[in-house]
Amino acid sequence: MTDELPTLGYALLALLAREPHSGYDLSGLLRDPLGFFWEARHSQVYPQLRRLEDAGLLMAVAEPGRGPRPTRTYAITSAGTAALRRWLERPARRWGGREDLLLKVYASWVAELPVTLRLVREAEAHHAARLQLYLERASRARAAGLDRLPPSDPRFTDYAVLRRGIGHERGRLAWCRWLIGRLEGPPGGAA
Amino acid sequence: MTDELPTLGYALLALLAREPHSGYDLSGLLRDPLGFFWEARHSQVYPQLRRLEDAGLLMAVAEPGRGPRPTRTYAITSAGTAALRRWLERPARRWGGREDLLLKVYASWVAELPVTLRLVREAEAHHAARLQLYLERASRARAAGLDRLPPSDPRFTDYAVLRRGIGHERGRLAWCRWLIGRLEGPPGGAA
DNA sequence: ATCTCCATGTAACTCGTTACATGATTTT
DNA sequence: AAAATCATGTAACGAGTTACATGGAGAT
Repeated sequence: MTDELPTLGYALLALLAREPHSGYDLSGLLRDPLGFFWEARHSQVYPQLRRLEDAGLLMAVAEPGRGPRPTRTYAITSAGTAALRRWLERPARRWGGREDLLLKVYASWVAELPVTLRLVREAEAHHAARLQLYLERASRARAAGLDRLPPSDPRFTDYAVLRRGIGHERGRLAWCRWLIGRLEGPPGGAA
Repeated sequence: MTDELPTLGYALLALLAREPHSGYDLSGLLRDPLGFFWEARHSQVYPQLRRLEDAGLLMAVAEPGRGPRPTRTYAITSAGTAALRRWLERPARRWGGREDLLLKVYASWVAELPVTLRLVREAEAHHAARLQLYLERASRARAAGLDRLPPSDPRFTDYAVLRRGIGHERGRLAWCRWLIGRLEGPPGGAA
């Protein structure tokens, strides 16, 4: 039994380890709480759920749904949880990532200054908005005491990744602001 | 003339806007300075270079190479630079990113504590090493005065993205250490 | 009447990875 | 002698995006 699912498979298992969901729900969760660190479209989700079911890692119950097709609610099986645990024992591979903004800044010396400024200001606004959102969630989480929960509680790991989100946005924002400052130029001269 | 190259195309143009390179060189550059924010393998690079050449964005000179095939050295054309500039005018799209480690931490409540600890400690070591590397490069860059160069100098944008690299690694490292602290548990109790 | 949301799926395509292939030179 | 590095490419596959398709319910 070779594990080796695509990472999306583990993302779905991770969501379903918490509670059962339909494919539609899972697609939404891959936008909102997971979207920050793992995205996927529904066209990728539905077939993957079928494959996980075929592999015995999920079970589905179909009920007459609201769309033209029945709604299939998926739940993780013990084999699914075991596969998730084995995946956690393998080291995380750091995907170098593909960062559009960084690449653009790297190339930006060929552009006119206002073009670069607009680019970075847009990014700044975006990160500021995200940071705001995450900060609100984190303060609600702390108010509910989720930060004091043990690491075996899923709400603690929610909080842990949210905290990383905050760090990420703060770092990005600080960098955008530093860069904007440099692009606007030292007001008094080159010093 | 619809632009719309794959982003890899712009990454190659960005590198060649600085100076001409062979496909092999470019593959190396996509590991080292660019690898931090844009990765690609040589099997992706060679065909893409051909396509850029066919589109008139690059010119190639073939010379009898050291391998079985001639070495093709590519240089950007004015159409290539123009395409790069147009790309910079379009807003950067923020790719939610796919972060293996974050996903694993999100799922880690199902695992035994030592498994999670090992995972995060490995990540910590990796980020510490990267940070070290970036810090050394940045201090060399500052010693050479690259941080004071105008934004129209490619060495300034080198420095700018390096600075983001440092911020990124620092943020990651701080988070790993916070998480390790929480996983090891408050030594005196739950307070 | 039309639009959006709920809800599921498929098809066509592009992007990216791994593995295969070749062969000279340099290092261990 | 074996391995790594230089240097180019192709083939097969897997991952991911966009567009297509269907149809009910509720809102404008």
